[in-house]
Amino acid sequence: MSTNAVRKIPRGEQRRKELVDIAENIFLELGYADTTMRTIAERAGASKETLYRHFASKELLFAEIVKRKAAEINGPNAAVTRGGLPKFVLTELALGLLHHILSNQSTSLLRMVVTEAGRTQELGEMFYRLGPGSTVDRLVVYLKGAVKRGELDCDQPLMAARVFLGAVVSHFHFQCLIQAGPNRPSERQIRQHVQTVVDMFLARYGRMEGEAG
Amino acid sequence: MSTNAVRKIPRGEQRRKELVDIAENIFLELGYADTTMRTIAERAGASKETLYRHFASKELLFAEIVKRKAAEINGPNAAVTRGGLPKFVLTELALGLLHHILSNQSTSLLRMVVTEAGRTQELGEMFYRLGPGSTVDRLVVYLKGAVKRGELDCDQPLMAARVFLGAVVSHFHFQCLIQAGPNRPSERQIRQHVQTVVDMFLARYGRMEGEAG
DNA sequence: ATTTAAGCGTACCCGATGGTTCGTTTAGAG
DNA sequence: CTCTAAACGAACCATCGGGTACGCTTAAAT
Repeated sequence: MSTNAVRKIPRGEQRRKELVDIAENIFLELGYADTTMRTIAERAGASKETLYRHFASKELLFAEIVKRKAAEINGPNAAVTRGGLPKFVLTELALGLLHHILSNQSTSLLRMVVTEAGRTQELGEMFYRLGPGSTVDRLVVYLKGAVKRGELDCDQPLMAARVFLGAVVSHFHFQCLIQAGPNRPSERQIRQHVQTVVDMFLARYGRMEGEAG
Repeated sequence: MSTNAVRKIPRGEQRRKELVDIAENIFLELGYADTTMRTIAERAGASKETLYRHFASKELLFAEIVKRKAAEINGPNAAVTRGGLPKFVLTELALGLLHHILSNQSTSLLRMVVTEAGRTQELGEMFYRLGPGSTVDRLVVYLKGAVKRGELDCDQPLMAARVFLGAVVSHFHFQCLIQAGPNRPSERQIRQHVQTVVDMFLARYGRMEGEAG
């Protein structure tokens, strides 16, 4: 370990960022309740005073982390933003989402948000807006575009988007959250699931042009 | 208040049941973390010792409550068990589920299960098996029957069932859990959502016999 | 009526946690 | 080099919560 002996301890913003990073890991690892400010400080080689100088409370620290992480769900949105034929775009989006959601980090974060949302109103709102909500929004935009281009036939894009995303995500999401069933579905299962959902969606909203698969 | 002055305190099984009932209410009201054994005892007019005589620990007490409540989600399954044409059965099931899920109790319970599932493995499993899992099972049975009767065309009933239920439940479930958005969608919204999902499902798996609505 | 197990109430133990304080050390700007 | 704000570390506070112990009371079985 090279940083052991004589590490210069950074100040200000830099130290702050270090602290958030470390806190994030610990929160994700242990969950909200089992993460103590002491642990965070210790693992950062910091004193509690420093920690509290940067973050007024555990809650606020956590909120900051949620803000950072929530947006990560938007990675998989790339496909939607890039555009393309519905079948392709929807499949890509679905696969991306599932992979993200099935990660331990994502599950752990969501679990914490759910827990804390019971106590503090705003946290859940924020999480939704920055994360899942924006995915819905983007999908809606895409759907509208596809309708205009005559690729889809759908008069209620918002509802369609919600239903689609729900169908994609729900089952696995749920299983992960409550730790029921095989925690890691196989790649094959995932693909099958996605295909099922996309087929269903297109059966309803697609404009049939031969079932070329 | 009539029970105030000279209430006879029941013993054994009866007292136990009282305790569980009261504990249930408090858990649902305050959430797991904020519910203390002391509170439960106090509100039951009991002593902590009695409480602990009946339940070895907070965890076990909670587990017992989860067991009782999880099964309640099966009420809406009535429609499925009774049978009927897919469009009707699916709609009934979906409406029933949503109404159940949107109740405060259900949300609160699920939130607790999610939280505790992070710590104790079995709890989530149990909840799933007794609750949502059995709904899936019953739907699968129904779907198979409907296929046999030629009312549906579906070769992967399990996946179809999961997707259907996910699509029905996911969006609202999520919003409730993290307290985002309008906590109580209107009856109209619910019906519209259900209709959308059912239509989508039947577009894919139904055997078209004219779109008689 | 007697007896016994169950219940009550209260005090207590123990460990943990969020948060504070303070005297000392050190990074880094001027 | 000096000086200050930031960081350290360690002790400290108050509180709380799960769980136990004990002596007294009472429901209800015999």
